[in-house]
Amino acid sequence: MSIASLDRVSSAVADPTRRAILDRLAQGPARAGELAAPFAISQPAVSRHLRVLEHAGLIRRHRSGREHVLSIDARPLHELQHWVSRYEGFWNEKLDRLERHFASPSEEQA
Amino acid sequence: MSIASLDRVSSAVADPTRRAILDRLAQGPARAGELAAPFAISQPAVSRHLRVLEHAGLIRRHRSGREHVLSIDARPLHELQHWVSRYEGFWNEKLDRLERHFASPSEEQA
DNA sequence: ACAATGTATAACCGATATGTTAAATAATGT
DNA sequence: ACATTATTTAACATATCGGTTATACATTGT
Repeated sequence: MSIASLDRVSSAVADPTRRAILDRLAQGPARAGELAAPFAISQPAVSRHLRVLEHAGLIRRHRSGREHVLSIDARPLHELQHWVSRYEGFWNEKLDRLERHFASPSEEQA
Repeated sequence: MSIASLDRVSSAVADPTRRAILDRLAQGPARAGELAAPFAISQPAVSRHLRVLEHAGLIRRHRSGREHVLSIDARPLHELQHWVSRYEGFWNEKLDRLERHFASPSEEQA
C-alpha cells in the first residue's frame, strides 16, 4: 500500500539469500533452523535475514514453544509487481520506437 | 536473462532516487543534468546513480557532444517481474489457506 | 535443578553504499 | 587561446549491510 514499504520490500528482495528464503517458504512454512540449514552462512546471519523479511512484511512468525515457524506473506510483493508493471510497455513496442529514435532522430515525432 | 543480473536489477531498483529517475525516463529521454535537477542531492551523486542504473542495464547512454542523453531500457525489469510473478498465487487463495492453517492447524492437509 | 535445544541479540569487523566537495575531461562559444 | 558548460572521476566521510563469534533467552527433556 504505502510508498515507504516499497523501499523495504525492494531492498529485502535485493539480497539473493533472502530471495532463496522466500523461494523455500513458497513451498510451505518452516522453522528458522530449517531455513538456515541449506546456507553456508551462520544461523545468526540467517536470523537477521529473517528479521529483514519480517520488517518488510514478507514473512510471518508464529512461535510454537521455542521454535519459530516462518511462513510467507507475499502480499507486499504485489506492490512491487505493480510498480514494475508500469514499465511493461517498454519491453515491447516502446523500446523499438526508442531504438528507431536513436537510429534516426528525424523520426522522433512518430 | 542471467540470474546474476537479477541481483543488479533488484538492488538498482531498491533505491528511491533511482526509481524516481526511471519514472522520469519513462516519459522520454533526458540529459544527465535534467535528471539531476529535481533532486536535493548533488549532481555527482546523481551521476553515480545513473552509473548504477546503466550497469543494471536499465538505462542507455547516448553522447551528443558534451551532453549525455539517457533513455530507459526496461527489459531487465521483465526478469524481475518474472521472479515476482512466481508469488502471484500467494496474494490470493493460498494466503487464505495459510491463514486457516495457523488458525486451526488440524486442517493442515486441506 | 540442570543440561540440551532453538533462536535471537550483542559486539565487532570489513566491504559496500551514498553522500559530499574538488578536480579532471570534453565539447562549445567567443 | 580562453572561458563556459556538461559531465565524470577522485578522494573522502559516514552509514548501512552482511558476515562472524560469543552470549543471552526461552523452552523442553531428564
